[in-house]
Amino acid sequence: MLNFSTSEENYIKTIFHLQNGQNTVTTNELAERLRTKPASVTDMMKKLKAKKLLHYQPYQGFRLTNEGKKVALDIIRRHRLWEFFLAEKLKFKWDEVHVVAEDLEHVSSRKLIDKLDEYLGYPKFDPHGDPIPDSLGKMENSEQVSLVELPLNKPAEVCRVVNQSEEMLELLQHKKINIGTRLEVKRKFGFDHSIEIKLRQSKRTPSEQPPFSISEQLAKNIFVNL
Amino acid sequence: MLNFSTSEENYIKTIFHLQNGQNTVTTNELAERLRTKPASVTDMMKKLKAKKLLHYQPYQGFRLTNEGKKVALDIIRRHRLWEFFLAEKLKFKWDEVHVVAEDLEHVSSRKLIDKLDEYLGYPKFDPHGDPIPDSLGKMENSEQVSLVELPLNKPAEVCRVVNQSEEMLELLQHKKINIGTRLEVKRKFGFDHSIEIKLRQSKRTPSEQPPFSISEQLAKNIFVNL
DNA sequence: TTAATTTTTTAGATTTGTCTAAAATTTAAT
DNA sequence: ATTAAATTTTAGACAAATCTAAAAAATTAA
Repeated sequence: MLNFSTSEENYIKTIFHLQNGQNTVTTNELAERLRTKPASVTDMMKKLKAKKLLHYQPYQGFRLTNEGKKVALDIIRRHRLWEFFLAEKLKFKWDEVHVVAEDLEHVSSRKLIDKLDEYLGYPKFDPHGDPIPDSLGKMENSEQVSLVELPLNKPAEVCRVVNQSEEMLELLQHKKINIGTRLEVKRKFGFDHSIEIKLRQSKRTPSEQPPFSISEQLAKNIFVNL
Repeated sequence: MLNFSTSEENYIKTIFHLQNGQNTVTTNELAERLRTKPASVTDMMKKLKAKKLLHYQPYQGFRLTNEGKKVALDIIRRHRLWEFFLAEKLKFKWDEVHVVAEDLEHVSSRKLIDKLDEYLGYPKFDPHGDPIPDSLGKMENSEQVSLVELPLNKPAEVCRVVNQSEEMLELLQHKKINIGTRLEVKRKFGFDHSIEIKLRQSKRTPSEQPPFSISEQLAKNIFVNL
């Protein structure tokens, strides 16, 4: 993984948090969160796009690429491990750890962080209760829910399918659903135990597709990240 | 204490090390050590002079002010505490700690460093055997030696006088020697147990003074920092 | 003590990250 | 469907830290 400036890292991390399930992040949102100006955000978005860390078309908002998400998770891992260290070992109060970790997270020695993780006993949650990504970017329940539990109109990304029945495979194939496909639930029908789903546009499916319904049985076995 | 950029801190720290007893540091020396260009050094020296961290007149070399030394000691404290932490707690090998500490030292939360110090049990030396300054900038024997042990022609700074006899007071007064006076030993005479000393020029004594001799008896009680 | 050499400084350019003000585009409202 | 309002981008400027090339000062040597 390449090396990024403190400023780039702050942008990446913040986009990751704002993105949280949502489709895209807007210029103003990001500017406000980073206490900077929209023009500065646009500049940085061009740079991060050039580095292939995010998808960005002028006026269309932005979204991290998979590579961008990996980088974000690595920064968040560093941040939360330091928070844990500060609270657990240095006896900082839990509300004091964040600001200090904001600085420490930018020290990006891989070996340092992995050894720190080991020293701390591979903690799973930071002092705020947020999950700490492991060295592969995986973390305890990254808000993984099945499609039937997903709130209406909340955009999410398919991350796991726990049933490999023929019916399921046919559905996935026919509707072009893969790991990473973004979608949302539009309606839930009680009378026939089905839910209505709408895929969100992507590079592969640039045209808007009509919503369709699937059975609760199948939906139960499809998991998404918020 | 004010806050300095990573770059400023690296300059300050490096000047402190190069200065080590010596009178002044030159532009080329500093440029070489920092792997930068002389022109960049000159630029930074102007900035640090404006911040009153060093004495500097064009073409005359530079020397940290007392304030500059305080800042340097604080950076060195941070560096060596992190080195100790990395070796002692994270089990880094002693030759791996330096590069990582180079980054960590610039995280300048006072509270972080004092709590880290406490957590580590107030260590006195880092893994390389270098002394760690305490929160007031004091450190274990910062190469304090008496004048009789000082190598010839090695510039040093008077830091302690352990004998308050009338003879001593008269000497100090007459020759205008104070804590902080810079001097070097030019010759040692065995036949009458005396040593020849030369004061170095300073703002207070801008003109070159001739060397003079003092007895080993007195010299034993005058301590200097290298 | 001049001349040659080395060291240091100045002048002007570059990169990164930021800003303001104005222009372009999208969204909302009548 | 226009117009008005909000959002986003562009253009141009600035500060920090760096560089190269040239000028100035100090040092060394003939």
